[in-house]
Amino acid sequence: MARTQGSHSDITGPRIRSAALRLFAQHGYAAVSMRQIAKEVGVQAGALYNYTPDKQSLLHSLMDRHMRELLAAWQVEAGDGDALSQLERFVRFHIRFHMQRPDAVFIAYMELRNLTEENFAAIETLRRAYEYALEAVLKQGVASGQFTIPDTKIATLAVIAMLNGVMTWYRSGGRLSLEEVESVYWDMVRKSVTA
Amino acid sequence: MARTQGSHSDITGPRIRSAALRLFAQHGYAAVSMRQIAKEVGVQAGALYNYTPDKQSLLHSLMDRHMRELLAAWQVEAGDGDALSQLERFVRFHIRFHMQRPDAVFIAYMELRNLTEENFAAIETLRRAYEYALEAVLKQGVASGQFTIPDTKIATLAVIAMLNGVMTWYRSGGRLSLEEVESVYWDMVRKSVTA
DNA sequence: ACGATAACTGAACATTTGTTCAGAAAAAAG
DNA sequence: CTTTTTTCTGAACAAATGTTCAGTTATCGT
Repeated sequence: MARTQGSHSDITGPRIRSAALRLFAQHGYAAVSMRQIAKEVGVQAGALYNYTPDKQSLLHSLMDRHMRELLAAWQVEAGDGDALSQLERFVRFHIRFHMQRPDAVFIAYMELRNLTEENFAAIETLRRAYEYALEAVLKQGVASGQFTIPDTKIATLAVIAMLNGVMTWYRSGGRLSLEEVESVYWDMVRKSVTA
Repeated sequence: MARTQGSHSDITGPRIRSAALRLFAQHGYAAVSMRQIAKEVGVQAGALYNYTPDKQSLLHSLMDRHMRELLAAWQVEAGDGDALSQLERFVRFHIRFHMQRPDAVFIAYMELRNLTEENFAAIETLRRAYEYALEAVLKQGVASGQFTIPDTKIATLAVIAMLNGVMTWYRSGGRLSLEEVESVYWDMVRKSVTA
């Protein structure tokens, strides 16, 4: 009978993914070789090809999973309420979620240019879906009169860019707790979209 | 007698720099070979080594020049006036300056990890100097009571991150003129730092 | 214990990499 | 024109690249 599952594959597989994630984030996709990844896992380079058809697919797979987890997590977090409280929830969620996966975040927007055309398009679709989740909140706030925004598309991108900035400098154990950082950013975002 | 200058070096040199800039921005430092750069210039790979001791120095040199031009340009643009008008000048300057050099901007913060330790430290110093130019304005505004900011360091980084977001989506000839984009961002920044 | 299959090794492959260098070509200086 | 110096070629180098695959090893179901 066919084996239902391999003996090590459910261990080696994730280890490969996490090694690749770390290395891609640290040195960049193009600068990391399959042999480096393999070494980190404690395996020969050839063994990687039991888990990915090629290097490109490995990158795409990492980005794809990250984006899907992001969307799913927001789906869970998003609730009802007025635009202001929804925006606050988004801001705090975004910072918290992304701070938990700095490597995946880094890759997901630094390595876009290393994707093939088709893979790029696929990731881009997911990214836009996430952006639209925020834009929907902003639009709702404009409709209800709670927000004053000249252009919701620009505001969406501006807010996300601002929040993403946290990742470039925040290190846990620093001067501020994550909770405090969330509040500071929420304060700035709130003011920037209200009159 | 020693020649004062080479005959072609003042042509080939800049061409190498601009080809490298374009290619690094498009595909990433690690993904671009010296032969690709040479081909773009119409020269053999070996010839590049008359203009740079190695690939790493070429990258560092591009980033270094960009940062110095940025600082110099702001030095010229920065004037006196109250904090609010200085902040507006900064916002508009930042957007305008960076939109004129998308490739250099891209490289300057995407390829940091591909610098050697020493080169990284050097660029980092310049970047911090620029950040401090903005922070000085924010501090002045807090002192004068014009701004309400819980933490000027975070606000500095948040504002710059927000402004940098423009580069990821704005394309000239789009829906909005650069002037309009400047105004939208200035509006958001102004509100985010005032009460 | 035995046979089947999954997981991995280790070597090989064709390319490509950054860099060097002797010598040719070109241009300026005298 | 002749000499000197700059600029570039073209080939060469060792090392590293992604990927393949026949064969070994380990683990499972029976």
